[in-house]
Amino acid sequence: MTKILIAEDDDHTRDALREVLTMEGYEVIAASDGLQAVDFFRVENPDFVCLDVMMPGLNGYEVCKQIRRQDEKVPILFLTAKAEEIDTVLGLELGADDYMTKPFGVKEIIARIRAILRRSASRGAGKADDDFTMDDLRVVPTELRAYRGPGEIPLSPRDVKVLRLLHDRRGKVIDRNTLADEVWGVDYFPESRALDQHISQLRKRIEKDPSQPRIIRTVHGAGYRFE
Amino acid sequence: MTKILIAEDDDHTRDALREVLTMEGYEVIAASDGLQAVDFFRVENPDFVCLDVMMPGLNGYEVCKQIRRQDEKVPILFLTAKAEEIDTVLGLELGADDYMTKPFGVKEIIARIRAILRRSASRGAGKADDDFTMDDLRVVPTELRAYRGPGEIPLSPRDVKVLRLLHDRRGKVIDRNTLADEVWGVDYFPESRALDQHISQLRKRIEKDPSQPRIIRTVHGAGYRFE
DNA sequence: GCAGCGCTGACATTTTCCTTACAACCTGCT
DNA sequence: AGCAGGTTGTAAGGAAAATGTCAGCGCTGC
Repeated sequence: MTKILIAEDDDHTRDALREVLTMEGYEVIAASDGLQAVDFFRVENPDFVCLDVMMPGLNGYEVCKQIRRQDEKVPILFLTAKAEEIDTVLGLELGADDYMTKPFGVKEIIARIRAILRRSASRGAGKADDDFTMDDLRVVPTELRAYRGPGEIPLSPRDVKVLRLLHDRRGKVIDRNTLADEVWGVDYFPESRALDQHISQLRKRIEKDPSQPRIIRTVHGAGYRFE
Repeated sequence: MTKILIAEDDDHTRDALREVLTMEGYEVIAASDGLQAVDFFRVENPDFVCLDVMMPGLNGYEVCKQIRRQDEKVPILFLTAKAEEIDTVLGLELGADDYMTKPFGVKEIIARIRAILRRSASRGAGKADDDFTMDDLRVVPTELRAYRGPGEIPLSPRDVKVLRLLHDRRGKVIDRNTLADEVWGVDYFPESRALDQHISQLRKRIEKDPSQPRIIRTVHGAGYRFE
């Protein structure tokens, strides 16, 4: 049976996760702080780890580092209340597989865990901070840069999130809500033009001809798409 | 307008919530106990529910159960005075979407409600966007496109709704009222020709010979049909 | 206090959608 | 068959909505 380690200091969230994952047929180990999480990892050797970023004692980043010292491949999913905390996760090159910002629904987290397990079972590919290519642009998340031919383009953490999302679902239309959820999190106000603004600025940097975008295409009335 | 049902026995909190949510442009229905909340839900059919856990008569969990009997999808946010009061597990089983402990900030609760509504709008309202086939046309809702042989045809969200409706009831005649209701919603003026116009434009794209339609056939005096 | 980033709000631009007007069509009647 | 009345098809233009962009402002970190 697949064994999942949860590290989460909030009792209720932890219990809820334990309950729901158990119902899904996973074996669940629950830690309430970072030190305990590292201990449990050593003893139980789980197949999957969910880490809250903010915890007393060792925080999620530290726990991740400790775990990676013992196991380079175990999939790690970060949980966080703030979208910005993800920037640190990506920036530290912790080898995170995915991340989720709270609040998240039960179905969503199960879907993510399944997706990650499926990926890591078949081929090791697809970590959240792996390099990837869009058209002739090579994106390197850990450097916060992209390369085209000889030139290099600086990217913000947010740019990377946008590009990764579009890349991972190539061909599909990503609607504005999804984009806002994944990239901004709870603090996004729908009537704001921040998203448009960001896309516009990003295009100026990554598109050869920003008026004829090839990487981030607009699907009017729906969202954006890459293919 | 998005309609929010609040169930909260404390007058002060209830009024404050009503005030702030109204200012945000939501339509607010406020109930002061559990029974009233269930009644209001039945009558008003809100898009979102905030439930206080501790209430006289029916408590929040009971109200949640009742509501879930009528509606499996409506997002529910639990409010509670102390963290200890939340039985997260029970809440999860009942399909709650999030929890907040008092005291909470105005910005925080608005952000949460927004985030939850965004998600249920994009993921929930998608209702089975699986691919389907009509004649030799393969419709792919997540890409907002259809494929015929080597070619691809762009579709709007509305196009997809029309095609899905016809596909799901193949052989049956869909009358104009039904079509208008399902695709345009309540504010469709029957004397408008918008529907005809839309069908006409859609046929141009998806039919090999738009003057001899094979996918969207006209049933004079009745509606449209696919078979 | 200043530089840089990201957001806001106004305005420009683009794309879609709806209305209008008329042509074509169907149906039932004479 | 021919006609009348109602229904549907569709081209064109304009209204409306969505998106793109700019300039300025407030915040954060130095």
